[in-house]
Amino acid sequence: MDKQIHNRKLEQLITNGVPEDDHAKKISDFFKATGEPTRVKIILALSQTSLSVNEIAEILNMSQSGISHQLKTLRDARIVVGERFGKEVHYRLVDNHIVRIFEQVIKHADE
Amino acid sequence: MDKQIHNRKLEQLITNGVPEDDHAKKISDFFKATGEPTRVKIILALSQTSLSVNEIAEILNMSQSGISHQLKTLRDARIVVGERFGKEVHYRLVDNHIVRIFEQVIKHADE
DNA sequence: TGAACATATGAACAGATGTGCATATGTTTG
DNA sequence: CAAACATATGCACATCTGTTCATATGTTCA
Repeated sequence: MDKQIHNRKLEQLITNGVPEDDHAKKISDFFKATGEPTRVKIILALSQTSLSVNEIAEILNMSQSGISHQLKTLRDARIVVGERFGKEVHYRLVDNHIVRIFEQVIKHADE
Repeated sequence: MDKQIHNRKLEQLITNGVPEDDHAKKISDFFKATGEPTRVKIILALSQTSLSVNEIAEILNMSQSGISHQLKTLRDARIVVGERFGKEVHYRLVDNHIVRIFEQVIKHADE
């Protein structure tokens, strides 16, 4: 038999809803995409201007392939979008939601 | 010889500052801590009320040890703090910065 | 003090993740 | 069409990470 829920705090959580797996997964998927230094640098760079893959690789001093892989992760998390112009693909942040989230986190990290 | 920086966008990034390793590391450390479903659930639960380790373990249906390890990660990222009351340690979110960040991310994830 | 309870920590292991290399796909231009 | 350039993708591998088990540390109370 399960342990009994025995206090007010747990009752409150039961009523307001224990965190659901799907919900938590969605949220952590976003954070997972931003939880890596290279991808953070990409996002910070794109917060200033849109950039092609090679430009990002040049700025961050990494291989084109490495950057392309990371951009895929960021695309999957709907953090960046790429638009093709001829041979190049210009990447930019999806919206400035992202920038606002980063601003808050930077504030938090600087305390 | 390095490739020449050859366009306006890159010049702008150079002036405004290419993303620094330390800065990116700090930011990604925060995101890394939130980028895992179990820890997200802990944070969501703590956003409603403070909880002891065993209470969290019960709610999330996980081992005490597992939760304790995750709480260490969250402590290290200064997302939660624990305060001891007798035998128990009550955990809570450090500030409501965290909740605001989560609200924004949830909005982003729900689009 | 010793038993019972709550939490923390170290070791070990399976599974996930970041990166570079080689190569494929897509696009332009001669 | 072929060559040159930009980007994407599969593979392989080293590293990192989440979880459990066993045990240590901390606290209360009889």
